[in-house]
Amino acid sequence: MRQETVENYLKTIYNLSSNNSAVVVNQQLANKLSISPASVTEGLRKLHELKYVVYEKSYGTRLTTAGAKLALSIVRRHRIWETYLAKELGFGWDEVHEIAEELEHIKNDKLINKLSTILGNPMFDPHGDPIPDAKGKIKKSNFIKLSEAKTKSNYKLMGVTDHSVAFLKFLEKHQLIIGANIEVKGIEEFDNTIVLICNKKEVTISSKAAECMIVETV
Amino acid sequence: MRQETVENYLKTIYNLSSNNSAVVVNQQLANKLSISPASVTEGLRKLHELKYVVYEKSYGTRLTTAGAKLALSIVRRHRIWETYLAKELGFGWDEVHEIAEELEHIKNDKLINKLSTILGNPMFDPHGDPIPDAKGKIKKSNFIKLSEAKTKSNYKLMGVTDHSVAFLKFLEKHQLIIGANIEVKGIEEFDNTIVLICNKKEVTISSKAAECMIVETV
DNA sequence: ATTATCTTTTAGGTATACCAAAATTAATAA
DNA sequence: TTATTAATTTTGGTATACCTAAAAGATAAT
Ligand SMILES: [Mn+2]
Ligand SMILES: [Mn+2]
Ligand SMILES: [Mn+2]
Ligand SMILES: [Mn+2]
Repeated sequence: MRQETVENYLKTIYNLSSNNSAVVVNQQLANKLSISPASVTEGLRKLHELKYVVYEKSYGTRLTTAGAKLALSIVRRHRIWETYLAKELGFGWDEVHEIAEELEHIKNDKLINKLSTILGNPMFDPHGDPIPDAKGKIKKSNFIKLSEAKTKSNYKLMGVTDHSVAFLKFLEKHQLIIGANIEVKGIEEFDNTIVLICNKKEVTISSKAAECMIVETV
Repeated sequence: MRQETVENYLKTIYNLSSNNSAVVVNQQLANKLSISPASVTEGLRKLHELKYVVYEKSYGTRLTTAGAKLALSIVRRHRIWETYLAKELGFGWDEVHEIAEELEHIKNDKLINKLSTILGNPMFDPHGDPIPDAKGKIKKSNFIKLSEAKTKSNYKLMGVTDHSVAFLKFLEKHQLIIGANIEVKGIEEFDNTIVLICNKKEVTISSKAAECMIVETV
């Protein structure tokens, strides 16, 4: 199996299993990897052979220790590059993901550690995702989704779970950047639309968007 | 044909044809690409289809205008990355080539131009090779090989045509870095070994090594 | 001009990474 | 529990990028 293929599978399995439970089902993978379910079955069989995953037929897949280790190193590369692109090279948080998708496959520990050092070993990437350290250790935080927030409470935007250009540009337009203070003014009972105040301006957030915004209670 | 494959062929054809004449023969390509002559034939047929090269059966291959344009852009990426790795990220000139072999395939003009700007739009990479500008224009220089140098003359080291770690470490050991002043003390008639003085120390250079050293007459 | 040698091409074949359609298995609803 | 639906796997197939060995073509030496 080509190294880049292995890496894209493992990274995707990692991302899917850290959100939801531990076991990933084929359909999710087919979606994220933009390949057919039939191809996913084949891929997982090979990754099982390589001992990167435990793949149980018609049930689901989870990473082995070796698989998780490799996955974490790719996630580290991806997030370090995103941070470097944003902080050192002047790219917007809506531009970095696409470039990092390619850069993440360049395997050179010295390079990544050098970038990390230059950045001051950051804990979070431009989207608020935690960056694993050189040993693969990740900082756990207990933030909530904005969709779980309460009326009349204050929050700080800590991350986003959708990296699409459209969403990130929308947020930026309303000054909803990482670290921004948010006051939840009201929640529409009918459709869970949230009206909040950010930088003294009122912004209406759909429930779909609120699902993708990670906040910390202030 | 995969983009990375196309790029590696074109870059290699470019490098071979800029050294020697304009036409590249299959064997050279097979060598540089580390694949069989049979595979080269197949590859060239496809590149001809794609109109990146003019491939004449059993004769040789040269780049079309489109092929040269793409080749130049890959050479630019490669050399900009090498320079960035060396100047901004602290890598040695013996380390940068290998990493740049991977980085050169990341296609993002904004990224390369940003790196170039940070570096002050350099004209030469860490090995003295000219860096094409954003339009593909390259600075021509008329340096000679050290193997063509004359006794009792003074030169300045301007580049190397071999990027192997062993050779670059050897040069560095004797302070033979880009820009170093060289005085040719003598040339052994028997085997063309060159004895030169660099930083007041005598160094003996084999004819093979001298072939790989590019110098300017001072 | 003919042979010997070296280079290139063709023929036939492998491995990877995909796919669509059919068959199977699991989950859900009646 | 039995249909119905949905997810997964199997089957058979494509395209890319390589390979080795044999055939054909070009070059050089006698
Ligand atoms: Mn990302
Ligand atoms: Mn990727
Ligand atoms: Mn190089
Ligand atoms: Mn390359």
